[in-house]
Amino acid sequence: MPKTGKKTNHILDALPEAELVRMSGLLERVTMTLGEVIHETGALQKQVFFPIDCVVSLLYVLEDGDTAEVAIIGNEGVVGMPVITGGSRSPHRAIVQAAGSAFRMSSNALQKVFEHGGGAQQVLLRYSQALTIQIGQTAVCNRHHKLEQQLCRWMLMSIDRLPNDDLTMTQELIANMLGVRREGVTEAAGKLQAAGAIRYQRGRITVLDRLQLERLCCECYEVVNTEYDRLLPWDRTNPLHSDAARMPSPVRGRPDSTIDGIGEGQQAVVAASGSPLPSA
Amino acid sequence: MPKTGKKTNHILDALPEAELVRMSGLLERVTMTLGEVIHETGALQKQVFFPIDCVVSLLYVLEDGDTAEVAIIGNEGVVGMPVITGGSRSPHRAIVQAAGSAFRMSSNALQKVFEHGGGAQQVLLRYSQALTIQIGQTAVCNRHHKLEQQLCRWMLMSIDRLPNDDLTMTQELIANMLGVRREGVTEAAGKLQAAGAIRYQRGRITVLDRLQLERLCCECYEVVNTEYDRLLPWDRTNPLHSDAARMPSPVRGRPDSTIDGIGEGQQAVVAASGSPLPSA
DNA sequence: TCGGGTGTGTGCGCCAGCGTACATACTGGA
DNA sequence: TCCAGTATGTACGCTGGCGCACACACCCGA
Repeated sequence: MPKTGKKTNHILDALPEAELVRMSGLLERVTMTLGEVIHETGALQKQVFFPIDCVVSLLYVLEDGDTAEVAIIGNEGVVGMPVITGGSRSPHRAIVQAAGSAFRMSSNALQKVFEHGGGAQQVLLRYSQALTIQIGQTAVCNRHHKLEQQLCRWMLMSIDRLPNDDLTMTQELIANMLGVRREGVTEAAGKLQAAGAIRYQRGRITVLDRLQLERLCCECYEVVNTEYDRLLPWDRTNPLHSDAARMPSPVRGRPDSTIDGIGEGQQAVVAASGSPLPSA
Repeated sequence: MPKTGKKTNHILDALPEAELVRMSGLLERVTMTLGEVIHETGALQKQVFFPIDCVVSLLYVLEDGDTAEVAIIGNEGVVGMPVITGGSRSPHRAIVQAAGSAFRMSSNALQKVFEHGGGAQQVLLRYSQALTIQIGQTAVCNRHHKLEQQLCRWMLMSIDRLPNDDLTMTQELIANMLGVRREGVTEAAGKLQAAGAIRYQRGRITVLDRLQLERLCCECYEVVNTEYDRLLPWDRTNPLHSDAARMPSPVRGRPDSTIDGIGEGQQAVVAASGSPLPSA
């Protein structure tokens, strides 16, 4: 779970310094605009993305045009796992669900990093499992839980990956993500607003009471978070990413850390051979 | 997709011979009994399994006891991917859904095989992606498709992994897998039987008209199959595993081949290390 | 042969979510 | 300032699947 480190990418942060240095020259910071399609269904994924403060959804588009989100990826992960696992394509469309920025890297470069083995490989594999678990939980949630619960889960997962508690997102788009009717979202969101958990106005949703959302939410949210914590614990143990007591309502914001610097343009990292890298 | 090679495990078959030889001494053939729990939720997975003619389901058990299958694994895959990706645990229960046999291997051994890199690593990674896609499609299917369609998909996926068109499986168990009511399965299965697609009697289902099932099925089945073909094409390209024209209704049975030999009793491969034989 | 366990058939009322249609309300330009 | 586009609210009937209750059918063992 991406409950901390809201400024950089956790995968990059978790890499051993030597590997990060090797990679840094290959990373390019890019802007991700809302609605942008990063990887089209079935297309060759020539580049991969490490979100910093944006959120990307993996969406499956049915033959009849209906859609369903299978996973959310933010600064806890990387968009483009198929590049590593070998297929370099996937039936999922990767689309920017919340604008922001990310590091971009060529797929070839990532493949080399992975094949080099070591810590980077391990982190990527672990993330792969976490992502798979998230997808599995989406399946479970779709089967068993009510729209309102799913909406809570979805909003929580989204703001967990964003620097604040605002979502720039119409109910129509949320409905596409969840694979439900827009009216259904309106109704569920209306209830949540009436309860004081959220507030929204024309394409902008603000989470007011995170605890309440967590209460109204199904177990799926927690299951996935637990798995991310277990598999990618660095953000919990790393003192730079302090959030010892982040549950249930994580503390936002924390002092800049050196690695954050790479956000500004890799120079920092390149230059950072001697930087105090986290990644225990 | 496991539409051929109904006698051995595809992952093992796909390995370069040298690696297979290296692994062979570590493989033990075991019997898998119906209902057996291979890996419990959250438990350390000390061993992995390469199904030969059994089927294993990955099941998520909710807090309230409800269940939902997230994936089916047969002779096209391996049960225990978390061992490779690093967690060695998963929130999914692995349970034998159709009795048969499998090759068992210690997790440590599989880790070593993977870390050694090369062909085995590649095959395992590709399988990992195929499995993830399958799980994602389960999510999509749960969201958008009718019970009857899901039942068709489930039966097709099951018999694809079995040596014949019979399923020893009560409607109650199917309901658990799909995460629906038993009565719902009764009704859907009744329709399919009336249509002549299947026949069933007390815990035994026989697929009579595979094409009809495929017609009544949703796109999810095909999507997953296509992905398996793409990622693990060996069974299509490898002349030893001829099935050029297997769609839509795969031809069952084919001549023994050298690689298949390990399926029969690994003598070919394992004899070297003084192998134990089938426990069946 | 009988009885009990197990698997299947069926019929209710219920409800969440769907499809549709339309009514507002907000917002950013011309 | 007004308009058009977009976002949201609401209503109504429909349907699929749920929860429950119970009847029947089959199988196996005492």
